[in-house]
Amino acid sequence: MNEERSSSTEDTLGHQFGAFYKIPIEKFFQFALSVDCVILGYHENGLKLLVIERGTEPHKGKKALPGDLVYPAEDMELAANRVLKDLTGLENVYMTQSKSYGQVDRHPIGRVVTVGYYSLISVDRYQPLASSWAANVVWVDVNELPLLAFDHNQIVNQVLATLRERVRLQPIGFELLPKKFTLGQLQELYEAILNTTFDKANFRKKILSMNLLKDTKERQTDVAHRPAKLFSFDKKAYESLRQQGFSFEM
Amino acid sequence: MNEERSSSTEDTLGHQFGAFYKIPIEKFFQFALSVDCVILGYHENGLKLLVIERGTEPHKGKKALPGDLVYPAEDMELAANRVLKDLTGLENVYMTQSKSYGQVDRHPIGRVVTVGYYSLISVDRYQPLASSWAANVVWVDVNELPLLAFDHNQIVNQVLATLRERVRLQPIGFELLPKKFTLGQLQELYEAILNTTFDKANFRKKILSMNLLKDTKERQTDVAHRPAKLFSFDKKAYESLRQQGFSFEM
DNA sequence: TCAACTTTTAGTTAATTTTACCATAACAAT
DNA sequence: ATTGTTATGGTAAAATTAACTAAAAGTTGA
Repeated sequence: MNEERSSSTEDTLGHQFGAFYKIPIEKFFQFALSVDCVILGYHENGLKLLVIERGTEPHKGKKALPGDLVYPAEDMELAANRVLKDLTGLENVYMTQSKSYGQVDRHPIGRVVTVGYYSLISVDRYQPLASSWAANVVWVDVNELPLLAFDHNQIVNQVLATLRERVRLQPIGFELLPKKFTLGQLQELYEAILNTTFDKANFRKKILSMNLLKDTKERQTDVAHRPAKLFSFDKKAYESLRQQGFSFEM
Repeated sequence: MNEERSSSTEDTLGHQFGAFYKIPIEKFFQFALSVDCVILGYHENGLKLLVIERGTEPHKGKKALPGDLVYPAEDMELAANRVLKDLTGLENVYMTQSKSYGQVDRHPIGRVVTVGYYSLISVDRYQPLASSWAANVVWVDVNELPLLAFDHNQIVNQVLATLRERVRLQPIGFELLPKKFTLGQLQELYEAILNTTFDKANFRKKILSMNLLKDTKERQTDVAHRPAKLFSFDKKAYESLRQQGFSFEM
């Protein structure tokens, strides 16, 4: 399509949208926009990705991120929430924008640019399978990702890379755990995301010394050994500490 | 425009692009895409942003990021480079994608979604003012940003936030310096970006102990005091160290 | 009720890194 | 030669991290 492009340079001198000079403005409004949601959860000692099975071409039958086209007068964040709800039943999920993907040939129906959104959710708060009427919504382990539709593997990998960076400098790991959790669970989570191991005693000392955890005075139940204390993340404490210059680091 | 939207849910069950059922596909291809470039440089002890002065409405006369519409068959990265060259004369700048901005009313001519791109450049390698024929290309201090056109302030602030995170975990600060630099310059740069101060002796020890700098055996000239050694960033050393598990941290 | 077992939790010490300084060296300018 | 300024090398205290030991607290099953 680039044959339409103005090849001389003078006509765009110092202007945005300088291409108006040669090409009717309508020619530029030929893009579609979509959103794709990367929803990560943590179960059974592993990080999991929520995917749907596509029922239509292209890529029919393949697993894919929940995603769809954005309406021309719809804001992107709202679209992401609408699409996620329609496809998985999940509601009120706070998502963060990731990167955009605009390869010219990424979609056969035309120029579709997609914007990635991601969220970390606690499985006990969201039960997509139960509340959703959508077909084939499943969790897959991020370490055993199948070949996904479109460029969705790329989107997921970008989110995972961002997550591994962010999780070290911001206390976002807690979003993956239930409201009440043990230090052991927290440690397993960090070990899973960062793919390392920590000394148990030192991990507990470090995290407790940050004063970010509230002791719920409750304990684990249904375990065949001494039950661990249950803690919860103290968001208010974190906010006030952060204002005093404290910076989380893992 | 959302009155066109299907309000029932059954028709999108389990499908991407399920909205096809009710709305003709053409209705979705009404977006335009643009790119906006956040070019950061470092001079006179400060971080500077490259802006142009808009010659056309909307926002005529205001300072703005170099940016323009993407052609329907043009890849986004190429568009970013084309636009940057057309508006500022800068060529071969490797840019990284930042976030996208799609507020419905952000542009009066229609639904224009813009993708931010950014790059850190060394001022001695690029002289946009000299090589560019574009009108009014200027550097402004990021700490004294004027009110920019559109949502460009938001775009810049997002890039700065990303930069401040990335610069601590990746050796990208060097991209802002000339090929050969003194440890003093490097320290000033980090202090400017992170808005702190470091102990001079400790800073030099820390950075040298990383073995990322090559001693060029040259020294500063034209200074009214003992000239400092000139170093250069050893990219190969960094790559091989990184593979051995080394992780940069500032 | 009691031993066996498992995991939590507390504590101790050595090693390492960070931080705060001090002293001197090297060069330019006068 | 003297003065001023910055680079550079060094040292010691403080703080943090890492490795390890051991006790405590619960469950389970005999």
